[in-house]
Amino acid sequence: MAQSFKPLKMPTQARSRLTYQSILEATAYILIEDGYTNLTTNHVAERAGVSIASLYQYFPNKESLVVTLHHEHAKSTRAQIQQAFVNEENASLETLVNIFVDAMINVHSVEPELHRVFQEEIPRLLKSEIIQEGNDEFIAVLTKLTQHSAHSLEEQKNLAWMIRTMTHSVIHQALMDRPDDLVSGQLAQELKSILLKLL
Amino acid sequence: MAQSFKPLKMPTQARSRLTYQSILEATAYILIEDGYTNLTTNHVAERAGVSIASLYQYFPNKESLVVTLHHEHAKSTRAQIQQAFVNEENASLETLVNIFVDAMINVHSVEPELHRVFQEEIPRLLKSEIIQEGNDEFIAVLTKLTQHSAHSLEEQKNLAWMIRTMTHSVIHQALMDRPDDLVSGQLAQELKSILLKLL
Amino acid sequence: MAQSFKPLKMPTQARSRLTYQSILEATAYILIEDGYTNLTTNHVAERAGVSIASLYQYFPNKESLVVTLHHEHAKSTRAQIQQAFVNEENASLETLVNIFVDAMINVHSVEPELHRVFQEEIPRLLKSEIIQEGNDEFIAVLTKLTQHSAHSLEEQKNLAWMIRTMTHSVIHQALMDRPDDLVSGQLAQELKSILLKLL
Amino acid sequence: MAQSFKPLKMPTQARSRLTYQSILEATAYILIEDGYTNLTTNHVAERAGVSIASLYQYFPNKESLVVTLHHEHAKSTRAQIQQAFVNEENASLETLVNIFVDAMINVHSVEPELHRVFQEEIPRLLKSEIIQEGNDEFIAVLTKLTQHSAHSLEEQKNLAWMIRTMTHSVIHQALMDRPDDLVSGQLAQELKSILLKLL
DNA sequence: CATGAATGAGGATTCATTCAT
DNA sequence: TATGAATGAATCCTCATTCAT
Repeated sequence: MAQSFKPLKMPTQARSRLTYQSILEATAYILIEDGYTNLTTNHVAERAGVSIASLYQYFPNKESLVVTLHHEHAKSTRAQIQQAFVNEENASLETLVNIFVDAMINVHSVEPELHRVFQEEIPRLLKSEIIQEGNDEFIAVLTKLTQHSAHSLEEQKNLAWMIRTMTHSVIHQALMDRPDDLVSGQLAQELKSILLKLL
Repeated sequence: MAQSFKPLKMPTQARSRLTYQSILEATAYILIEDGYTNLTTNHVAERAGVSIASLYQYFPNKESLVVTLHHEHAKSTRAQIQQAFVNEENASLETLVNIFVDAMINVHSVEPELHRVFQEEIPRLLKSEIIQEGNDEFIAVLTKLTQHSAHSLEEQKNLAWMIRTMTHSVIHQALMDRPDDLVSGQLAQELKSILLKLL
Repeated sequence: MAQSFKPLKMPTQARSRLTYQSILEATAYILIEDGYTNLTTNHVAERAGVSIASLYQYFPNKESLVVTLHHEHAKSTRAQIQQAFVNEENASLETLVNIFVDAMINVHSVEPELHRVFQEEIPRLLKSEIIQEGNDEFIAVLTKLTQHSAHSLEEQKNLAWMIRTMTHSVIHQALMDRPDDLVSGQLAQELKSILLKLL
Repeated sequence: MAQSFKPLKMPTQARSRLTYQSILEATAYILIEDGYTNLTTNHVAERAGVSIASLYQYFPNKESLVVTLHHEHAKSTRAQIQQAFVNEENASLETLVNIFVDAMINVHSVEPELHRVFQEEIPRLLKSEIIQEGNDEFIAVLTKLTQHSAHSLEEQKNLAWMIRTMTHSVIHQALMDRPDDLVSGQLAQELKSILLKLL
């Protein structure tokens, strides 16, 4: 139980970089297609077109595959969100909410299934690690929204937490229950309206 | 994959009933303790104090264990919620919201881990259509809340969906991030205030 | 590294007893034929005519196979030696030496290869466990020989240790270098003569 | 199984020699630390600080590592023993015995674990005929001791065999059971006394 | 010479499930 | 009805060894 989930070595040569990436891609594919329960290292290796031994040259165990994939995925997700707020320091509350909701939905429209798997199938695995790291950073972004309301700092943090939790779950659930409304913008509309009421 | 998840036979005799129940309880225990990934039929049988062969006399396969457990769990959950609204037909919006939030939190304060497992670890498994059954029924309850707002029927349904999704996820997330606030009532307070703003 | 090597369950029914025994026999066979390095659980199971899963129902891991086999082997070996001394309480030194050497050689003439494997290929494995247990008991038998010499108790113990070590190694080495002399009794002769000189 | 165990090429250049030696040293280290069962070529290469491919440039396979190491080790051991007898042609029996026992103990006090591994863990591997080479030579040294006794040549050889076997095993066993007595000289005392009685 | 990368065969172990009593 | 016993397929992972640069 005291194993590291970090990748064994960062590949340097071009050839190995490719191997490394194809393994992660295969992991994502199978995770989406078959779910974590049915993810096997042999299957991943086969799909990646590499030998099982190669897989283990870069990842110490099955779980590290998923943890690493999530790590990279979360990093790029966070970057996307923050990017959306660049040069919007002085925007109005309404603008900020619009940016936030759109960014969140955009983020989840790329590989939505992967988001779903991470949130719905393997929190136990991902929670046990350093994974929480990006959370505070994320909430910081949200504070941009809550500071417009004249609440105490404690209240602001709680409100930010609420908004993050709600927005996240609404989008995820919509991916399953209301996919059309997601695409049409209807859901974005509702979300924005709701968030504005809260702020 | 074309198998039925229904229990093989509803046991009628007393001893059978006990065996049946102890198997489901063992399933819940292990699900909570070790997660679905580590749930094995042998382990369940052992914990239930019955032979593995007995387990298969009542459940056709591993998945049926979890599906059945969820089925019963969801049924009792729904009953609890509906029970809370009995004789509250003419209550004010505020009262209804209070009842709803309190009921939802109460429901999740019993075996919160089990709720978590069902929502976060095995949605893929539970998505087998039959399972959704209770959902509409659940939204019906919520309509009690939304009908106070003067929206169209479509809007009402969407709003109900939003509220259910948000409330659910907020409580679940709070179980992990803000357990103290859940117990103290702080979270209930916030939730109620938010819902009122939305209605 | 903190695993138990004890068999998982002592079989009770007749059928399983047979399975259990055939697994141990297969272990002995392969140990002799291929050595510990080439002993695989799959190979053992196959040779025993049982499925690999059955093997793991009785033995928690590969090493427990060997440890258990050695345990039983050592027990019967000790019993044989002690048996030889029954009713010889008042025998002369020469008689005792004769009995001892003959018993030791007899013991090693049954499955000599198995003795060899235990001593030459897996002491690291066997030493890490409770295995040393029978040793004191064994030395006790030897004290019957050394008490005839008028040494101090400490010296007696050391002498007993010497004799055990020497006798053991001579027989083992003879199994490899001088098998004919073992069968002909020539080696027994030499050993007896040597031991008498020492006592 | 029909492979050669000889090293692929005796390296002549300085750097090669170093690589070659460091591989053998790593082999010894791991053999002592982890045992033959846990010796892997990758591990050896890593510890030696060379690539696995380099290892295979000097050694055709895993076994050749151990066989070569043993070969060199045995050679130096024999040399040490013989060295001890230089200029002692006319010494008394007692002196010869003293020299012999001291030399044997000295030899085993350097890297005693390595001796142990060779004798106790991999005799099957080392039995590949070539290995026995030094044995006769070794017995020749012993004949210096036995020729003092007025036995037939056959008897002399047998006695030499006995002495070698016993001395060897006593020292090895003492390394495990009576390490203090080895250091203090107590064991040397006992051994010398015993050998004198036999000669 | 040296090495980073790659691999296929195999090995220990688990698990859902069936069988025979 | 209940259960001890048995199993084969699959799973994670390792290792000796080869390849390409």
